[in-house]
Amino acid sequence: MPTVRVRIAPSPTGPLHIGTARTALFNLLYARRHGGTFILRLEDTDVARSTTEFERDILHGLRDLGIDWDEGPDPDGGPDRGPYGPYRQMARLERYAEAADRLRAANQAYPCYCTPDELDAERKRLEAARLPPRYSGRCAALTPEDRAAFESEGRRPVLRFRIPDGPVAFDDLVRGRVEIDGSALGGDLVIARADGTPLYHFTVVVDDADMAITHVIRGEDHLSNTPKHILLLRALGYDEPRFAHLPLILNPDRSKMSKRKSQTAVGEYLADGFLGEAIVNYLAFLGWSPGTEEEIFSLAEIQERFDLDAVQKGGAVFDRERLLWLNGQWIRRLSADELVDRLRPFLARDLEAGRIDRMPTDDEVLVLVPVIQERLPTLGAVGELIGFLFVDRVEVDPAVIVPKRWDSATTVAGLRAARDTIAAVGAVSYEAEELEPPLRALAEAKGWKAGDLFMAIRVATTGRTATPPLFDTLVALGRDRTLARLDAAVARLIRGSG
RNA sequence: GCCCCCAUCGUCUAGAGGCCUAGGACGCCACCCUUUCAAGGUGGAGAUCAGGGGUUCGAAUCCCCUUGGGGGUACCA
Repeated sequence: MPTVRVRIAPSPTGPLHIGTARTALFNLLYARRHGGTFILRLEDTDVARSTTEFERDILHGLRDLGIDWDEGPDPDGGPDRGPYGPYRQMARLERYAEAADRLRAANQAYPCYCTPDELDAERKRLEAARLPPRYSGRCAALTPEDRAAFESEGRRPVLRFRIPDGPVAFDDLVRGRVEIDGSALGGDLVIARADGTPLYHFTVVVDDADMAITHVIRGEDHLSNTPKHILLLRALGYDEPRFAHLPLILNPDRSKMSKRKSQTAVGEYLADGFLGEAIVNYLAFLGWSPGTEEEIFSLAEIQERFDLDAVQKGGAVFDRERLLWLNGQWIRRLSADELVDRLRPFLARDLEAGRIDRMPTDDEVLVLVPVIQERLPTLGAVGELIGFLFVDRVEVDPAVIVPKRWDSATTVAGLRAARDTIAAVGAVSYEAEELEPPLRALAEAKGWKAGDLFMAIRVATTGRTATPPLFDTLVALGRDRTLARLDAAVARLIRGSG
């Protein structure tokens, strides 16, 4: 048994898609589980839509997820890695030209002079007659004279591969035996454009053969295309790899996950503050399960258990809520230092966007970790959670600051009393344990519910009704700023009611 | 239209003939904890295993049909 070689072959015609990441992950998992090699190849023959920005997004996105390839392009623009390169199709044109020549020489492919308009008209006619669209084979038996005539008209031919009738079958590793008749494939297949650039079904076959791919693991959307690939493989004299078609990731309406209906760009999830670990964990469980009731798995742990026979056949709806939950689980598993590291770029972004007025130091964030770690659904939520600590002034809404059971006057009285109580706690002993008892005592003495007093203080000092624990928050804010914000809130209240 | 694939709680899934009066997780609802928000804990609602036929002593699990859903059907990938 040759060593396993699998690949992911993204097209840089868009940012890294969730579905591509999942397919890449399953390929990586399969390779690792079986001691194989994982290859990345760029399918950039759609020159009109391919960009280097997308290429970068895909390469970096995969790397950020921890999905690393053994052979393929370098994410930072260095030389390709691996002995089967080049790993981008536009650098492999001579390979396709060579294969195309062989097919032509063997009369397995022929030039077709039909124009796109003619083909389009033919397709429409078939459709109107309620017949399946299919190339007629009009150019299949042209004489050299016919060809010369077309050439003299200035027509440039595409290259078509002859699709024979008759069943084509293969044993899919997740679906079992699949059989499709050649007659259902739409007629002879265009494998190269008039300008000579090769088309997907052709390049994928040539590349997989050249790169000695043993297992083609890809999305179910390629299932019906597989017979074309097998026919091409045979015509070229190549061995057939094993095929495994993964279930699709779906929109909530159960159609194939798309940008229109779902957030599909991996980069956006990363930018929202989802951890690569959580995304990988989540993606692995879309279509696969270890068969146990454990839910939290690292990439390394999944690698030990993964196999294709446990892959689901039906599509899976992408559930952001569940990803969010998993993300929280992973955030809570981070060490304090690690969390600070990962939070830094998000705080920097908040600063840049003007949502905070200064960048907190690592130490400032570190002391907050115990109170924020379990409150972060995503890294991106950090500004929302503790941003008030790093702004010059907070907006206090008079309508929000007055507790439900209180009126404005009580609130003013409460905040003034709280201010004096807090001021009485010396700067040296300004700690959470020192603040709570006197404030509780104050509430008790005045006959207030402690919760009401605390809420008034919370809103006055942070501008929000939901914050980390109050006393930790006041300590993080510092004595001077706490007192100043209490004063400001009182002033605001008086102004608001007067 | 034609070809192909699929089908267990709203969602992700366990289940590979008797262990299933179908288990777990997310979400949802209570309650506990509690200064808010989370996190955590406990409990609950939620699936006649799409429907109908078979096979079998016995079917969510095997077979067939129906229905439903999806994918493919380009000089896109």
